[in-house]
Formats: sequence, C-alpha cells, structure tokens
Amino acid sequence: MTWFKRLAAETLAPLVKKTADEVEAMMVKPPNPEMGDIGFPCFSLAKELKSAPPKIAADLAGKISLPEGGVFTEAKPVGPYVNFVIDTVYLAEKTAGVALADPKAWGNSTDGKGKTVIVEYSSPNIAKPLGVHHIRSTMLGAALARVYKTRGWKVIEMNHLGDWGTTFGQLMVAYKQQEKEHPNQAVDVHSLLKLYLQYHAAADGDENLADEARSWFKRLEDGDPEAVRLWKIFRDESVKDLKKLYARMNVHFPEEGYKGEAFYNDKMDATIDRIERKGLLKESEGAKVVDLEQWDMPPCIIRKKDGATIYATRDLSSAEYRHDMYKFDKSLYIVANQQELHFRQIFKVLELMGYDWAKHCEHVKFGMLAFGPGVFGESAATGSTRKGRVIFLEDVLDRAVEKARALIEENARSEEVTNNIDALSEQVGVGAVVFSEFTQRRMKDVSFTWEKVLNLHGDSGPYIQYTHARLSSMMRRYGKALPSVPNWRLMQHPAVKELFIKLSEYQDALESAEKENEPSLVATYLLELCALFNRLYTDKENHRFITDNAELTSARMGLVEAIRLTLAHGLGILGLAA
RNA sequence: GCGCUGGUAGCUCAAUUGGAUAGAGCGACAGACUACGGAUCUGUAGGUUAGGGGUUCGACUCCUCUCCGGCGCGCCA
Repeated sequence: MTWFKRLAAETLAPLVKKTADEVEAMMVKPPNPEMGDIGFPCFSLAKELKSAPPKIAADLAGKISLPEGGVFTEAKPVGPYVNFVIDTVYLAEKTAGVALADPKAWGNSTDGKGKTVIVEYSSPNIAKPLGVHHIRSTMLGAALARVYKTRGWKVIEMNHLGDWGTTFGQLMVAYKQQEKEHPNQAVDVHSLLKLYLQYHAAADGDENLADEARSWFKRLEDGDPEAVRLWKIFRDESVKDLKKLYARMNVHFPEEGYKGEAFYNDKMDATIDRIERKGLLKESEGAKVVDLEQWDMPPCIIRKKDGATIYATRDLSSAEYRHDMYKFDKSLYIVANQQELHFRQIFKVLELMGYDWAKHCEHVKFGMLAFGPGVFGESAATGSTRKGRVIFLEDVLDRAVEKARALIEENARSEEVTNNIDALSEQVGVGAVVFSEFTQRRMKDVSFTWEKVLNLHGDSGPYIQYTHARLSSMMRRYGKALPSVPNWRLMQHPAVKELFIKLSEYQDALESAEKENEPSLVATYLLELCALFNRLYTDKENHRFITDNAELTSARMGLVEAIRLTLAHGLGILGLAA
C-alpha cells in the first residue's frame, strides 16, 4: 500500500504546495472500498484557502489529470476527501503478479540489509520444566527474530539461560542424598524439579541444609570437580529437554545462542574494572554500586556486600560481550515488564561507561501471565511453584494436540489425513497454543484459560491453517501450472480487488511488526486476509474460482496461489506449520 | 508515595498511530452444503471507548485531573 500511497502523494503534492513526504503522511485509507483506495483529507487546507473542505476536495480533484493507462483510474472528491481509485490490473500485477513471479521472495525485504540485531528471548531458569508463562518470551522472541530475518537483518538469537546460582547448590544437596540409595539416578527436568521441591521441603527452617547448599555452590564457583560434574549433568540434561520442547514450537537457537549466565562468570571482573576506571563505582551500605540518583533510579548494584556479583553485572558483561562479538545495530531483550527498572538501570550504566551503542539496546517488554478464574479454583491467581500453581507448557501442548486430534478424526475425509493424524494433530494443536500468544498486543496482561489457549475456531491459528489447507486443496484440484502472466483484466469483482489491496498491505504489516517489535500485527493481518478470502469463497452462487472458462479460472487461481503464499509465509513468521 | 503499564460490546481482543459509520472472535439467537475442504460463511442483538475537563475543523488515540487493575521501587532473577 505504501507504494501507491506514495504515487498518489506525488501527484497531489504540487497542487497543495507541500512536499510529497508531507502529503504522504497525511493520506489515509478510506473506511469503505467504494469510496476509493487511498484518500487525502482536506481539512487542514481550509483555513489557509478560506474555503470549506468539501469544496477544496472538489477543486483539487478537478485539477488532477490522470494519464490514460496509469496507476489510478480516478481521483474523486468524496466529502472533504480526495480519493484515488487504483487500476485493478496494475494492482494485481504489483501484488499477486509479483508473488507468482518469485514465490520465494514474496514477503521478504532487503530494508535491513547489512544490519545486525541481537534478540535475547526465552531465557528460562533451567533445571525445571518450562511453565506456560514461558511461552510469552519464547514465542514473541522467536517470531521477532523471524520478522527481522525476513526484513533482511542478520539476526543473532540468544537464550540467556539461568544456569547459575545457589539453586544448583541446593540441587546438589538433594542429589547427593538420593545418590546413596540410587547411585545412577536418571536426570531430566522433572526429576530435577522433584529434587528442588524435596530440598525445599527438607530445608524449611533448617539452616544446616542452607549452609550445605551454599557451600556446594561455593565449590562449584571454585571449580571443584565433583560440583562441576554435577552442574554439567544438570545443565546438559536440562538443555536437552528444553530443545525437545522448543522443536515442537519451531524454536531453534543456534548453538552459540546457548550462552547462559555461567558463560559470563569469568568476564565480570573485567567489566567491573571498566566501571571502576570510569569512576562510576561507589561504596554504599557495604555493596559496590553505580549511583543513579540523578536519573531518579535506585543504585545499580554491581557487587553485593559479600563480594558476589548479581544479575545486573552479568547483563552488563553480556551486553559488552555481544557488542564486541557481533557489533550489533540493535539489541533486543524480550523480557517481562517486571524487569523494566532493571533494564533502564543497565542501559544507563552502559551509557555512563561511555558506550554510545547503549542507545541501541531495547527492552521489549510484555505483560504478565496470570491464571484466569477456574484454572486454580474459582478466582484468578498468579503462578507459584511452591504453592503448586504451575502448568507445564508441555502439558498445554499435549492437551491442545489431543483436542486437535479429536477434531481431525471427526472431520477426516481422506486416507491421507488419517494416515498422518499424528503429525497433523501436532501441527494444529501446537499451532493453536502458539497462535494464542499473538492474539493481543504484547503489553497486555494475559489471563490464561484453557478455553482460550485450546481454541481451534474463529480467530485462531487453526483457522488460518485451515484456510491455507483449503487454498492448497484448490490448487491441487486445479492441477495445472499457472500462466506466467494471468489475465488480470478479468478480475474486476470488488471483493477480488479488496483481496489485492489486502495483499499489498502484507509488507506494511511486516514493517510495522519490525518497527514496533509487535508480531501480533502479523497475526491480525493474516486473520483479516483469511476472513476476506473465506467470505468470497463461500459466496458460491456468485463467485466460483474454478469455472469452465480456462482464462478466467487461471487468473482466479493466480489470486488463490498468491494468498496461499502469503499465508504460508506469515504462518512461518509466527512459527506455525502451514 | 513515586515510576512503568493497562481500562473499548456479557467475555477475549482490534482500530491505518489525530480522520470518514469504533470493528472481529467467543457466547446467545436466526440462517446457509447434490459442484472448488461447514475447522467455513451470512444475519440479528449487544457501545456515554472507566469518568470529568482541555487542545483541535475532527479525539478510543494528544494534554490534564480522578477512579480501578497489573508490575516494579538495594544487595533474588
């Protein structure tokens, strides 16, 4: 849409004595396609010209001369607006035509060429299974990484694992106790969670155990072989389980992306040195801090009074490391908005350290997930592992897959479906869960309900997948190669034009998703595209895609294929199987 | 108290970043398959956009005050 908005602005600019940029910024899409395809509001000219907007619109429209066979077929006054009507054939060529000519390139852009972005996301504490709430950062981050990739950026995905800290000392205590009875106990995220809960049940009020855990962690920090051995087992097994679950959701970090907190242990002293050399480090209540009072923030603690570092220090080190390593143009942290203050402090400290790239770091925050009424009792509740209020992400996926399977069994009409029911249920069920993450803008809190996350109808992932399947099925039934240039002249139906307009907006949706770090915009777009198509499709009395007229059919199937390509691309961005 | 953030139909959310008649899904009700996949589609009901004031030709959108919710505010992450 931006390109024809631009063209309309250029024809209008000299007539209103403004630059094309100014005019372009003012132009809007009319609420109703019959009014035109792109409009210019005349209100702001009223004062200057001492005339009423509708009159200005009429005058302006009269002065516009459109060349025969050009982009626009008409420029007409509609109330206080001057509206342009695009030539459908031209529009079709620029959308479906482009998609069909190079299907692999459709949806991609080179706008981000030469730029590098770091996307840090998911970042769970390991040694326990992922909870549902982890879906937020994980899916948001994975989708954003794909948005940036398709926009031409080089993307580095980082999973800042919580793989260090006294928790590991606690696990070692519990593990060692078990070891006496079960020398070769199996380790996975669920058994680790059991160890964790076991430790806390036993340690409640028992200072000896707490000391023991601290001492195990100290041994780990000092490089004690047994502690390191156990830590490695815990970490490796956790990561293994993590990757299995990620794979189901189409999340794939590169190996270099698994740099958890432990990775930065040996880099923090140097970071602290640099902070000190800048004269930023102060002693406060026994701790070493960077004072941020001038910026109305509490101090950023760099070293605790016992000399240990804290997560702020690790985030500073990781930021330095990432910039050294990748020279990023942008660094995104996909982390819940609880951490808002923390990141403001970190970015400010980086700035004070003299890094001008600090301004390229951005906290992409999102609202928290709470459990809606009915999930744990009658009222809403927040998650709490200790109180047993956890829902594992894996269980959510499994339940959705089960529900999808029932639906597929009910509707299966070919052997192809029944033979692939495992894979299909997985794609649809997981798709439903993943998509539910994109049904609202990220800043809103999410109220988890089974009903919402298992939704297979209406505004849902399966709705889009279903529409894609339907389009694919039509292409199979058609069974012929499309002509290199379909006769778009035959495609003058208003509903068809609306679809071409919609296709022209896909690139804009991706661009906004990038600019706002908001993947939900892609989801909203896809839902609208599907709704438009399905409406036309079900109007079987007036409009059929496959007809007796070969030329007409090939043009209509060209549109079908272009929509299919768009849905496939968009689903891919969001991490759903098509 | 201060900071961030949200408040739109019974419920869950959109709204071209200040434009034209505030739109979808779920739920309710009434409908649509002898032909391209009914996981779909059509229609009806449902709104003082939390509330007041302001700016503007024009406000869900910007400013301001108030109310309600979420999160955060020194050695956990």
